[in-house]
Parts: sequence; C-alpha cells; structure tokens
Amino acid sequence: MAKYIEKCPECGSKELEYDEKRGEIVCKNCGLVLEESKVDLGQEWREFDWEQAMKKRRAGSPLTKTKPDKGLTTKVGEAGDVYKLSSDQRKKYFKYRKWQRRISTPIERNIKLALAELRRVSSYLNLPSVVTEESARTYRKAAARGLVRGRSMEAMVAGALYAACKEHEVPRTLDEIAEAFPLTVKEVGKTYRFVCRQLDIRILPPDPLNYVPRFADELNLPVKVESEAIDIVKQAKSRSITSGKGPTGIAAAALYVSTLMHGEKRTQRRVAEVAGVTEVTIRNRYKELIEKLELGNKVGEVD
DNA sequence: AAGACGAAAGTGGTTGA
DNA sequence: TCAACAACTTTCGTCTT
Repeated sequence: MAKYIEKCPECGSKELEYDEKRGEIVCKNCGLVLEESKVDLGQEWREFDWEQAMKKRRAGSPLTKTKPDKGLTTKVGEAGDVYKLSSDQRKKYFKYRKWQRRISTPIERNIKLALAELRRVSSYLNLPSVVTEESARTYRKAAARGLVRGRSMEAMVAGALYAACKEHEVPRTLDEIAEAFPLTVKEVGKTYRFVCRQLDIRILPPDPLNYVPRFADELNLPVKVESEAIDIVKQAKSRSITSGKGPTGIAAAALYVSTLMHGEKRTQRRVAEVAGVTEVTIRNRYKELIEKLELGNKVGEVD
C-alpha cells in the first residue's frame, strides 16, 4: 500500500504505520493520526489466472449491495416497443423491468433511505467497505422480514452496522456508532441484539488461529516457529483453556512460547506490541500454556 | 540497562437473577 | 434492568541477565 506522507508533521518521525482495517496512517512515535480516509484506486477483486481475469475484469463502479438497484441506474424504457424485439431480448426486458419496479415498493424505498444513512455513517466512521456491505446485507434481510416495522430505521441500521463491525473485528464501540447517528447507546444495543436473534446471526468468538500468521509475519519469524505456535494453539483449544480468553492474547502467548522453543526469542514487549495486548497478558497466557500443556521442559531447548 | 515477573487497582463487556 | 464477574489494562516495584 502506497503511502503519501513520509514524515510526521507533528514530531518529524518517519515511523509511520498504515492500519488497513481502520484506513488510518498512524505515527508510531507520537500516535498522531495523519490521514483518516484514503481512496483505494486499485481493483477490488483479485485474479489468479487468465480465465478468472476475463470473468472479473470490468469497467465502471463496483456492483455493490449498498445501492438499492445494485448500481444499475439506467432507466428501462416503457412498454410499447417490446413486441418488436426478439423473444430473447423480450425476456431481458422483463427482467430489467422487474428491477425497475422493485425500487418503488415501500420496502425498497425504506431500504434506499436506510442505505443512504448507512453510507453516510460508514464514511463518517471510516469503516472498510466489507463492513458496510455486510451491514447492507443484514439490513436488507431484516427489512424483507418486516423487522423494521415499528422500529426506528436509524436504530436498525445501527444494529446491523454494529453486528457487522463485530463480525469483521473492526473495533468500533457502541458509543462511537451511537454517536454517529445519533442514537443512545441503549437503543443501538437493543436493536443489535434484536437483529442478531431474529436473523440468527452468531458472533462467534474469533479464533486465535486467525491471528498467528499475521503476528508471526510481523515478527519476522521463521515458518517452523509459526507452525509450532499453531500447534500450541490447537492443543490449547482442545483442552478448552482458550474459552473466554482474548484470542489475540492466546495467539501472542503461543507465538512467544514457540520462539523460546526454537531459540528465536523475541521480547515480550515486541510480541505484545504486534498483538495489541500488554506484556502482562502475554505472561498470564504463557504461564497457563506452560502449565496446562506441560511445555516447561521444552522451553529453553535449542534445536 | 533492559527484560522478565507479579501484585494491586481500575476499566469495559458479558452474564444471570 | 442492574449488579456481579472474569478478562484485560495500567502502573509500579523487584528480581534477573
């Protein structure tokens, strides 16, 4: 990811870090947030071979769930000339007419308003598009089931948004979201739970395994250390000593133990830093791991 | 001098009456 | 809806390398 600024205007430090999830550039030295929103001019899809490339490449704006008509804004003509068309084309015509009519039903009108609100708040909070898309999907579902009736539209949007944030592990508090609408924290929380229950959305606690590769990479650890850490996490999971604990803490501690086992030691501070937890947490988890998995004898061995 | 360790007090989120 | 609770953080002092 290209950086457009290379020096912090506040302290002059060149240690800048781009946080992709938050879309912010942060100065590692003084913590100043330099740029809150960036426009990603790259393609939003990936292509792995020629076939996929042919399928996925296109021009124009992305097909997106945040637009009620999926971004197709061309007006479809009125009836009249239809019968001059071939049957194939006539079918297409009716298909498009369907979408045309769809945006005028009450539900779609409601959704249109809701999505406008969603886009506004998303950009205000600098949320990545995956989250926005996810909330849009959720809101559509909720609206389709008539869950919005008798509830404020804003609150439903907020609930869907909060759920999506949690699902994608984008750290936005209830307060931040409530403030952006604005709604009270209570209202957002209530609709959030309502939406989850009704749509059967389970926010499963994030799996520590997801974090291991990322942290290992940031610590420049060799593959063997990483796979050992993954192993440790799996063992820990099978003995259910991971439940209720913060997943990042587990991942970090497993990595730390693994570094000791392979003589690739990193300081607790460094590990804590990349994992976004404190050294204390690393120590606690690490102590647990050693105890419960009887790893004590293996630590210190250098191979 | 830097890292590791652990105790104590405080905070935010979850849970159960 | 509110209070209890566990996990996690912050802070700080001590010990080890």
